[in-house]
Amino acid sequence: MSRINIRQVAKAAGVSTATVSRVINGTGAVKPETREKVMSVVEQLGFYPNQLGQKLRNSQSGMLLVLASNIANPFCALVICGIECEAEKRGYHILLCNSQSNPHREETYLKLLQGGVVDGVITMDATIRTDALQALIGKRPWVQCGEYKPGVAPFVSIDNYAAARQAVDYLIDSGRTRIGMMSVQDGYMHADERERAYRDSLAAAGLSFERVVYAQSVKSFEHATTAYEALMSGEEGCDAIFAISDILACGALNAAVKAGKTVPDELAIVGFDGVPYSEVTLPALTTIQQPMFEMGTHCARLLIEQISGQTHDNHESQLLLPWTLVIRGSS
Amino acid sequence: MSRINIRQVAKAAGVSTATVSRVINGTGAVKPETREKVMSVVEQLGFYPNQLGQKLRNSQSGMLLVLASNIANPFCALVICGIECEAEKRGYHILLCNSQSNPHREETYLKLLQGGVVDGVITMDATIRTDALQALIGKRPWVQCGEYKPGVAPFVSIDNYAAARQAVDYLIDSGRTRIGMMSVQDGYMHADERERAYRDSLAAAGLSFERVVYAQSVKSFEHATTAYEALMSGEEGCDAIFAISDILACGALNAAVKAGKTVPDELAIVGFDGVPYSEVTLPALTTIQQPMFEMGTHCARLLIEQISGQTHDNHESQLLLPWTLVIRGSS
DNA sequence: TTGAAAGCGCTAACAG
DNA sequence: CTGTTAGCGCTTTCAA
Repeated sequence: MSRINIRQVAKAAGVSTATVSRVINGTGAVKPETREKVMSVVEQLGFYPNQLGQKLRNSQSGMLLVLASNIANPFCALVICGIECEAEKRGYHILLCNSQSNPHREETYLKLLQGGVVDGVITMDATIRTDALQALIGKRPWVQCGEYKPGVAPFVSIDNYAAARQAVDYLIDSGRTRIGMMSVQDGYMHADERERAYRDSLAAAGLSFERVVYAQSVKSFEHATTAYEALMSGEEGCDAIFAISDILACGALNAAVKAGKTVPDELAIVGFDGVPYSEVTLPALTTIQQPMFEMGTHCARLLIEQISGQTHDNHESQLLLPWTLVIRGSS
Repeated sequence: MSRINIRQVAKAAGVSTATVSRVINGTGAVKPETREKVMSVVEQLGFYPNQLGQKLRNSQSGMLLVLASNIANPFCALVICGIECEAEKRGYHILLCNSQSNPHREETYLKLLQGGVVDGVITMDATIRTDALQALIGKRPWVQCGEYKPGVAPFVSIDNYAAARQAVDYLIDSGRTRIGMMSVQDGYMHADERERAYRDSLAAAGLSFERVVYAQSVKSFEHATTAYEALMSGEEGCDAIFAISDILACGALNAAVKAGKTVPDELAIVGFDGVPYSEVTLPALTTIQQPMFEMGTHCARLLIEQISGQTHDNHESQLLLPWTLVIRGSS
């Protein structure tokens, strides 16, 4: 079934391709009878305009690239929902690169940006270093989501430092004195910021117990168990754990209960992100709730505005959205 | 920064566009010196071939559409990982439609298929009814994943009936006599099959207690709580729950523990899917483990083969993959 | 209101 | 080994 094209339609309708184009796009004036005729032929032949042709001609693809390291991470997934929602409203579609920490894969997707297949890109925690990313993206429309570097492109995130301070301060205020932190060591700004906040909070409170353990990966719960053990080792284990993500917090919670600890009495646990299943662990996780969906919609909006040539002041294009400390049973 | 095109490169290098094309694609023979020269100009001018032009010319987009109702569902996410992995190996990219049960959104994405922007489609639990789907997709390359209708297109799934029978039979064999089922009522074949298996297993064992409750949505844990209460209501509540998904099972587990039930002693819970967090609930969930990643790779492979014009016998294109009953603490 | 023709950026057949 | 030319399917001046 070789595709049928606009010329065949034109021929069958006894008009020119220009007229067919005008009819299917509703541009320009066409005599009602002619329109009728064309429409009926379109119907009859089952004609669908080739969008590659259209896009090429209009040099506008109507597609947004989303670079995420791991779509199975509910944080990413929810941001993407927001992106997709806003994109749809504005007539855009989403090309998803689920890189799985595979920089090569990210590169091949970015070639689509260079090649004009997508009009712009939203990066979530990309695995390529920001400067390499910058080189690949160049001056093309770009919005950073969550993980960002100021100055290189607009971004939407939260104030990681302040949020983490709030979380740790809350633990301190609840009387915890041996607060450990479970993080990852992947060079992410957000991880560094949260760790800095952790240290600053302890220092501000004059607490001497300070212990940061890096889980080998966010993905696996086993790694969280290993990290948990490291945190509880030695003469004095922690009486509270601040985890850099709900996934890790969830792993820690699991390990703790298995090890016979009572949560929150013997050990408090606080997560980060506010993904759906943080509500359903037993006990439910205290966590920093990020506005994931809104982050997505803002990203899409900023990106599309950028594509349309709109310029923004910094305060419009560098968004730090509000978060909430949600207190639940784990603390 | 107006894009620079192949003609400008050709001109600057003092060759024809054909030669530039040959150089950048590595097709045809080009004298080394000429190649050098062209390459250096390409470098210098920062030329990236317009892929819209390429794709149009080659009438091949190299893109696969994935229709998923909810990417935040880890089952979907993991299948997509598999799809992406195989697609990458074969030089394809993924266009993701995260429909959120919005049929209109699915339609706009399917227009991209009709319009040649993508070469084929993989549907996971699409929200459009299969026949409408069929009308929109027509004879274009299509593979169904998980949820399928035999005959309309190749599919990759598991034997839902047999798997569910195994799960329920297992509960029966463990001595449970009041087994309830938590399902959803969205007209999905997989839900119907699992429910049919549930009823058949009970009948085969001569058990009279039969109770199916439909959660209003898979998405929300609250709905699982409501469904849980319905299952436990009346004089005799269940002593086991077979849930149609791990998400629901997780919600049931949570509700049960909150209600003071001990799991698995007083109440056994079995889920379905085998998503990562089924390992980390307390107790961990017994579940039917679907080979999600492999389902994804098979889908991508079949689709790409179909696109390349390869034909399959039914036994090659109607794949029911093996599953496993993973027994954990919840039963 | 309509058609002819040019061109979006690219590749491939053909000739040289 | 390289250039000329035609054309992928579409839209949009420009004329009529």
